Amino acid sequence: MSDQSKTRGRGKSEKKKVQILDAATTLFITQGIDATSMEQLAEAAGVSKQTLYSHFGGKEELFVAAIKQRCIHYALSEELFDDQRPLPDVLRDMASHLMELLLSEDAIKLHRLCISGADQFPEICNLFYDAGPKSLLKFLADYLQRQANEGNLKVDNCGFAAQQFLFMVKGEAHMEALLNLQDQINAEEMEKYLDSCVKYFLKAYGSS
Amino acid sequence: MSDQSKTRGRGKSEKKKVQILDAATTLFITQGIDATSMEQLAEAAGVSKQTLYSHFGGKEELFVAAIKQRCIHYALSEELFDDQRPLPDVLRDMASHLMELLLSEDAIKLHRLCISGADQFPEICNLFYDAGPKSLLKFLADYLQRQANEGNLKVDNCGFAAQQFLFMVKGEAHMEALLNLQDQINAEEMEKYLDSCVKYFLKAYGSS
DNA sequence: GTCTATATACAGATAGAC
DNA sequence: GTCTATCTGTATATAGAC
Repeated sequence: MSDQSKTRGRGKSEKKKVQILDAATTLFITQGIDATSMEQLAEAAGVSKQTLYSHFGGKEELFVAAIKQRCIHYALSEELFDDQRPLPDVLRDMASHLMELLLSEDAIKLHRLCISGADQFPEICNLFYDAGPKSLLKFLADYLQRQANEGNLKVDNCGFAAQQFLFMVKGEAHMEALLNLQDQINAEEMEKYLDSCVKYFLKAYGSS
Repeated sequence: MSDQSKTRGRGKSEKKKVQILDAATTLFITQGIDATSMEQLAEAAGVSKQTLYSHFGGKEELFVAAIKQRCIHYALSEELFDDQRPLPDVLRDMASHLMELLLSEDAIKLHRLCISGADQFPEICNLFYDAGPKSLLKFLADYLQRQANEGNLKVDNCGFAAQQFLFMVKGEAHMEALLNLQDQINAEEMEKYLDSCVKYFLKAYGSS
């Protein structure tokens, strides 16, 4: 009987915890931490306020837990860096995929949230960076090194080159989205810009 | 008598307004909007809460007015783009000056604040962008065009090239600062990175 | 115009029943 | 473990005296 109640209890408890985290992730991402009240969170998760405190201790802990969970899914696949494909195609596709990810509503909100809380919640920023930019930079640097070994590129510092390419690609479009500017680059213009980035990156680092 | 009292009144009133704006700018920049209370603002400005409301109507209006004032001073001088100096020197100096500005405590806080309030206060973001990035992009694009006309560069799209150079330069260092990351690039490494940016930009767009 | 004192609302967090 | 009901602090905003 003790076992049963324990098992049932744990199961229920875990389920509520998931509900809370899901609701918290959604609300925090869309509204930010200050504009989201514990009452609203409780309602959205279908539990009482007290249950929130039982599981997470307080608002800040819940916030951190929710954003941490969200950060983990913020990444680009390593499979984009296929050594069998032509170098320009790989770079160009990667650029497109990166921009699609970065400009998505969710990614922008998450990015804004991390930057907003940089002073108060530095651990979130480190997690965000490790999951996203850092791993992508590593993938690209390794890929460029392999291409250099094959004689397709002339790179003295792959870390620098990866950085230069990625931040060049992000460019104005990402900044405009983060700042929610009125005039933002349209899709057609961006495609041209990405073409240009690949072209001149290869001109700078090409072996020929 | 009516004139005198009016004049005296206006003078005092204007002075208080300046005090309020100064205090508001400082507090909002360092603490953000939610963590700064009207009471704290009144105390810092040396006036009563009611005076805040008389002059600005409410907290949000005061916030917008304060940040607007601050944004105006956020810019890089056009004088950096001296046509008489060698192109590589100009680019390299500009990169250094830009990074010094961007990584300053004040600029980082302002940048974070604008991004945080992108949804709620879009006008601030537009002002920030116009005063800072937009004008710099224009200066650089114009400069590159002049250099191309002189035969020092081969550029098909100066806007793209300016964008590529500036965002390449900002690179990881700026992101790390915005995110308040634990491990940040040191000064020495950054100088090397900026050297690399200039070198490969010229290799990509050079006329020779 | 400016201040002191106050109204009103709502936040985060807790107590106690089941 | 979970809920309902409540405590306590503090925020924005206002009323009224000078």
